[in-house]
Amino acid sequence: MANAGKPDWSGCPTRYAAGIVGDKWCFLLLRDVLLHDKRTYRAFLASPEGISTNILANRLSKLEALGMFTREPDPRKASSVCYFPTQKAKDFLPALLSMMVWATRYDEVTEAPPSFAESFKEDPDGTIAWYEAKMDRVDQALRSS
Amino acid sequence: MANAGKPDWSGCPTRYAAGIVGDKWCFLLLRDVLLHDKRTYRAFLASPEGISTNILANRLSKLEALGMFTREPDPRKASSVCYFPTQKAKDFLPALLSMMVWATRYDEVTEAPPSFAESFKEDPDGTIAWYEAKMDRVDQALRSS
DNA sequence: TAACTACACTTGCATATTGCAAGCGCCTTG
DNA sequence: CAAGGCGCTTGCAATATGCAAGTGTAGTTA
Repeated sequence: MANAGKPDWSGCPTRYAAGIVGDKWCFLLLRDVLLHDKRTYRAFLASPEGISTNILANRLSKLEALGMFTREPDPRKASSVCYFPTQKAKDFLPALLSMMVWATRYDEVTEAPPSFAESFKEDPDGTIAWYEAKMDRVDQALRSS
Repeated sequence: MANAGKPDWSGCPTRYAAGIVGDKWCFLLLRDVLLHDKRTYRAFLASPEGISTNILANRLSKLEALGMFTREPDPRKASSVCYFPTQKAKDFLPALLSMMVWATRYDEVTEAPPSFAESFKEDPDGTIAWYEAKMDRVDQALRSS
């Protein structure tokens, strides 16, 4: 695996973050959960980057082990499964948005509208709160269905 | 290689960031340059995570190709080499600090003092400026020696 | 000036991780 | 009770990594 799950990658904050987010698939799964409201295996699998199913299974259990996701039965269909972000994952949102601002600036063919970076710069807390509220709505709706 | 260097990993800001920082070694090299004032091959090699020399060479050229680092002769010894951060790399600092705040919160054995997260939260721009100024001092001193 | 050293990589090779395609067991649905 | 969807698991070839050793080029020393 992409090592760095736990042992001795603690201590230094950057190294700790690198141990989780320094893997493109974990990084993208975090995006899917925090920004794109994806909660199921199928949904993750359908992301345009094309993760393969063995890697997806591996990363989902890694993220669960790291306390980023919880694995729960799907309220809509008991045979199915949902992955929900924990508080630890939700708290990663500001860092994710910061990286998106940076990427928006340097990716020549970015699909992000300029308004995104502007609104984050003008009111970071408000932007974060907006995404958090959206996430909470999604999760509450899903859980109580 | 960890793929995702350029082709079709543009567009989505998260994917663009994942293509660069979604690799633990690139991530840690960025830390070494932005935070720990490292500028030489030897210095990178000496980081406690123990990158191997072929991977280091590979990532340095990747980061150079991505416009994050510039490769220049060492002013102190012409036969030696320095890697300097570009503006693109320097602009990644806010995102890096955000991730460190997150890591500091969730890594049970973090070595970062609580004051770090606090000062960033109280005055993010000031904290960023402080690290930028430090970097600029380092680079200016090195370049004019 | 010939040997020595430091530096920035390369190379070879064993091992680990990935990507792809197929398969499996468990519901649910018709 | 046959068919299909879902969440994985398995096998295998291709790729990337880690480790140790080697290479080429400048300076430095004797």
